[in-house]
Amino acid sequence: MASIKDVAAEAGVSVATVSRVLNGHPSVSAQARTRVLAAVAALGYRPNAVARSLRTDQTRTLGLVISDVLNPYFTELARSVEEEARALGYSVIIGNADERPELQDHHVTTLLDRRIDGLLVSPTDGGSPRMIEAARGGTPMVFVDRWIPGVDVPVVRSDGREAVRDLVAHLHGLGHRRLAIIAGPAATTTGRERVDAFRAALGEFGLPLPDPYIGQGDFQADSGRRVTEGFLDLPEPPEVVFAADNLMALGALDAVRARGLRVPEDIALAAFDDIPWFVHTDPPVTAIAQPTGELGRAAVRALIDRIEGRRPESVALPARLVVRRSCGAPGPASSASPASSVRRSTS
Amino acid sequence: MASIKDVAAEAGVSVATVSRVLNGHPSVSAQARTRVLAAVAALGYRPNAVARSLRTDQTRTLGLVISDVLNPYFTELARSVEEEARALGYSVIIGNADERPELQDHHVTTLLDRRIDGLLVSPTDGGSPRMIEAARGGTPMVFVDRWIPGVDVPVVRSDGREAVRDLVAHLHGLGHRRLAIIAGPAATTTGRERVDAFRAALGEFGLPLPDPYIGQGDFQADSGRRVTEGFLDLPEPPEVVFAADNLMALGALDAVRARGLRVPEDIALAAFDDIPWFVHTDPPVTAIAQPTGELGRAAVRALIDRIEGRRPESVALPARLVVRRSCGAPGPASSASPASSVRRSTS
DNA sequence: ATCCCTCGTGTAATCGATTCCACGAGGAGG
DNA sequence: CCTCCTCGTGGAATCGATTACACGAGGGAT
Repeated sequence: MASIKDVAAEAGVSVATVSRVLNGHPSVSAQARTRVLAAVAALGYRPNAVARSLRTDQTRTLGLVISDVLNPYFTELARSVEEEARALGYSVIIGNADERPELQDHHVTTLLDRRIDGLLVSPTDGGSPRMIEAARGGTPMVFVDRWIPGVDVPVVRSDGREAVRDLVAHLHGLGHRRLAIIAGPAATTTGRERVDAFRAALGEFGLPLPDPYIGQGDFQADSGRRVTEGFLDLPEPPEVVFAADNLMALGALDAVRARGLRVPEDIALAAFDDIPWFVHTDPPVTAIAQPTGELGRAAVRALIDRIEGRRPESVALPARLVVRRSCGAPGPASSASPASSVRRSTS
Repeated sequence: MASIKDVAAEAGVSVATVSRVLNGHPSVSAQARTRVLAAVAALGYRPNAVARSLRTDQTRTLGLVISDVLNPYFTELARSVEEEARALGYSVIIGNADERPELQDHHVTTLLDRRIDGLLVSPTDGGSPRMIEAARGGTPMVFVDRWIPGVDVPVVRSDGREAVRDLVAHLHGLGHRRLAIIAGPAATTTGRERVDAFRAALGEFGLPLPDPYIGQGDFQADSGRRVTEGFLDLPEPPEVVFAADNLMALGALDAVRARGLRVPEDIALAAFDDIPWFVHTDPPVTAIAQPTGELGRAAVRALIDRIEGRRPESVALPARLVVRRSCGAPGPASSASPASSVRRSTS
């Protein structure tokens, strides 16, 4: 592959001049510029990004470590992150942690080894030593969705408190009194916060949240299945199950169906995170929608602010309730366009 | 950040010795090794992958350019690719083309600029100049899922011909005679092949595939919606719609529902690509399942073979039909576990 | 005792860019 | 006419690693 030296030789100038032309440096004669450009075209030359990075000490690359790519929420997040980054002249390398702390650490390490300019993380756990060290180590960093308390890193997330309150009001209005939740891992902020918000909202309506109604999940479908089975085996099963993410809702749906029960007649279901498929499940699932795309874009902007030496503030964008039929509400009349109440993937 | 020089100074040896220790070179005394290792630990030193790549001319990184991350099929593919690559000591950088040729070219270019060791591509189009040039340019390359005819690059894909035949047999057995297809872009191999396979299978059963029953989609949900509306507006609408990917099936579902019609009573639906959500849609969707994980792993192995100078063969793995209720079949008894007939995401 | 190998180590070249500094040519000003 | 600037240019250092080569010490064979 042609290098800058080949171009210099072909154009009959020094490598310094070639570099200047390529980087738009002003003091290059028109004649030299023309010849360099011609040589570049003739050789099909493209600068070696590796060499350039070594010299300039910047890669124009962002790392994104997410908890689980198979989760449509994170897929969409990743997509919007890449989009915004590209618009601002950066590339993105994605590391998928699969909700496994050691895999997360592996990715953080490889990303740092590659000298990415900044790191966007949605931590899988409460803060591994590796992660803390990275945060303190001076790499520009921003947390997105989930965060680790006690580290001085800006957070871009969505605030679901209000929407959860709306959900509980909706459920209460429908006459439901025994509400259960499939929680995310206690090690994650989103795992804890959603339970807290749920409990607080229940409190407002004078409803309890007994321990047996708090099932411990791990944000994966299987755990939703398992926890839901546990709920159904209770002497007094809940009337509603609220899954703290969309995958566990899928698992819950599996479990309910496997028992030959129906949603919402036998048990109601709601989920945190809205996805296009929820419109078409049987029944359509009531969910709390996060402004995912906005979150991703804001996170990138915050990270680039950090990289460029500014000190961005944390951001919390409100989530909102999208009512469908899985809790027993009539929902939007099914003869009208039911699709109007849901976000579609921005294709 | 500490460099190899700092380590050398700390350990009281030369950088050459440090390098040798780090790379497991045999001729280093035990004493020197110990001191280097101690210095590495003391400084928290990690080799700079950028510098290393420049010198060794290899990045131990693979590029993966896929057509659309938001498509669960490709998400799963990307996931299995990364997994296998990691197991073999490589990292993966994903480029999402969003079904846009110019975006695909952008990613190919950036990836090549970064001097990735090999490129895995699922081309969005029939072969842009950029792509052809990359293939000829000596970069080890493998096509996955889709490919470009006429370039000498191994292909790892799934063969759906047999499964499509099974589907048509299934539909024919159910009494359906007017079958339509929402095709993918003619510029893609999968776009064409699925139509061809469908037409051939129909032929075996003496069924026609009239032009109005071939709708032109682009693998995105919106096009599925649009095409389905067209079908429904036909003087004689089809009895079955076969969507060439899962997103267009989602769009079809949207369109049918927006008309207040029901699947399968008013119109049947089947899709190419199976995804976990198809179990829980209303109704569960009959689909052709590709061995996605296997595809991703095989593609990585083929690419690494190429990188290491071997000449891997193309691979075609069979897809298979998964019958559910969207075509009117009774399907597996709904009181039994309906989940047993479908793949789940391997969490 | 001499010679030769092997082993451990260091010096320095190298990868492909960027960029500081020096230098010569040419124009402007005194 | 001389001096001083500016402008365009090239030489060479540099980033952080790897690795060819040279070299000295030590051990075994003769």
